[in-house]
Amino acid sequence: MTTAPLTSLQAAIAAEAAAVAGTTGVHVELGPPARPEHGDLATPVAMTLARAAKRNPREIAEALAERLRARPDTAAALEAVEVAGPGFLNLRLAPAWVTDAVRTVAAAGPGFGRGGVARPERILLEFVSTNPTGPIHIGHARGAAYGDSVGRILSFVGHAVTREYYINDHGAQMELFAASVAARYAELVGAEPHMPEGGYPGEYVIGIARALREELGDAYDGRVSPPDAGTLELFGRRGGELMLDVIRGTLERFRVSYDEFFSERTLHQTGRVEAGVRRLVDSGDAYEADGAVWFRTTAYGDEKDRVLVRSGGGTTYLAADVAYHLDKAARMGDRMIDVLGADHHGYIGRLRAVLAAGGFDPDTLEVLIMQLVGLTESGEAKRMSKRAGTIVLLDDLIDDIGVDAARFFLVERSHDTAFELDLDLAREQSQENPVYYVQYAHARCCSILAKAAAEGVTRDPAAGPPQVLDPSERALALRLAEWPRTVADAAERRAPHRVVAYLKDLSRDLHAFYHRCRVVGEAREVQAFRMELTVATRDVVRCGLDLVGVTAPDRM
RNA sequence: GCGCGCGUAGCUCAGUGGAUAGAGCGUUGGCCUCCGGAGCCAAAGGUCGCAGGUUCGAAUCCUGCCGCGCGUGCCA
Repeated sequence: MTTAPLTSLQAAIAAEAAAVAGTTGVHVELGPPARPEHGDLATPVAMTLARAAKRNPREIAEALAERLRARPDTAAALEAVEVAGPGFLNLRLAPAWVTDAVRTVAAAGPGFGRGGVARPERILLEFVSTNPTGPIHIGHARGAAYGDSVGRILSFVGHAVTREYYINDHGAQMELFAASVAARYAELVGAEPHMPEGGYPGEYVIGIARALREELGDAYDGRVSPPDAGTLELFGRRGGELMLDVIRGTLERFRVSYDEFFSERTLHQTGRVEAGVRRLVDSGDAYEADGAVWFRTTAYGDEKDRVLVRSGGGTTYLAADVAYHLDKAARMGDRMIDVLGADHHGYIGRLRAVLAAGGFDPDTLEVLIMQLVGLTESGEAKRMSKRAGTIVLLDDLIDDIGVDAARFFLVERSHDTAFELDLDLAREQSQENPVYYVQYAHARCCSILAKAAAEGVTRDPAAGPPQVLDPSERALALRLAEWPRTVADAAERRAPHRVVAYLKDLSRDLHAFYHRCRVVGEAREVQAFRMELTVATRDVVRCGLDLVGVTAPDRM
């Protein structure tokens, strides 16, 4: 990892601030001031220190300013250091510092900001994990775009991430699915269909039935009306596999990748669900009552105990999740992250109880809850029902607006905010979509560099810094310097929308720079600096877009 | 009832203790002899749900209330 330009400046200020206050380990907030006329950077560190030091913040700020002016490296980096307001320190960067910073960014290329995390972790990231009873729809799509982006960002800053999909290929929903496939199969072979109550009416079930018929030939034609147990078992298992293939195809198309697909069915088959329940019973964390086996989750802060084995004999979803999460805990490394839909948030306490009962630190489980995506069409909320087959599929959304726009849209807002996606707007706006704004910034950089190449202009590392900088150059350079902190912040908060917001800001800075400054054909120092600025911007935009799974075309 | 999340510009949303709260879309008015106008510049638009509290400083933290969403299954 390249040392980020702002990091060393920040460290120098922290050292001097500590000296002034007579303490150690001072954290320095260093960022753009609220108003541009206050300079390039500002820090409230003097005010932060004032309380503990019991001194006037302005007095501390003045002393700190003195030291920064006297210290050689900060004196060279800073053109002006001023105390303002209640004790802010406003900094103005010297052109040479700005030039060096941009050179550093450009030299690092698309890897600028990589590996910035202080303590790398091994993280098991689970997301989407829908049961294979139907295709991926808009509700899953947000979790897919979000989870994949978080994975990319965590990896980028230096964590070792394993991405996992938990296949819910067992249970009542799968049985309904198997029966639904059998009913469609019966239709295909001209037999009486037995569609179960609450079965899956979607068209795709016909496709699964057709594929099965092709695999099986006519061997099952007489066993589907009504289906026998063996038929249902096969149709559920094989139908689920075929459905999962469809899901994987959609995810791949959506540029979402996994390291592992973990089947719930195998947990049951290998007896690990039973073993998990037994383990809880043995440790006293589960007990029998009313003919059922209960998990004593109240011992871990839940409001009531939860059933693991029904009085009728079957295990619950939670029982499988006990086995699954104990398995994950054993192999996760340092941490596991579950990305779950909003309708599962009541589940968090139970999952933490699983870990605690298993002897693991429940804080190693992090549950990220996706709020819902609502759809509006023609100004009205679109009613969607999986069972009625009126759901909007991810494949359809991609056909409408493309992968780039869909992914950009879905991670543009914080994951804990419910938002409405207006389908009409999403369709009509495909030309006005913010994704084009950012992609255009990248294409524009490429265009400038193509022009430079055509004119025989190359990068010029030996050129000195320009005498003066245009405000748009300063703004763009500073924005680039902030990238490592932005991406580190996005990783820490699991917040890809911060990357998106940054890219929009960066693009705005680039476009403004473009309109005020020419690159090719300027005086040597100016042209050299602007070439670096253009290269650095191109690479950071490309990198940021890649972190949210969006392409960066050279031409549009 | 209880638990979690959310109330910020007309709309969609950023902003988890710092200065006069921001962006996009929409509205209004300017800018193409140019490395791409899928762009730029400017204007208008706010009791940050309400009321207290914590402190040098609160959209941000605490308490209460109001409103919206989700959850509160021997469903998954």
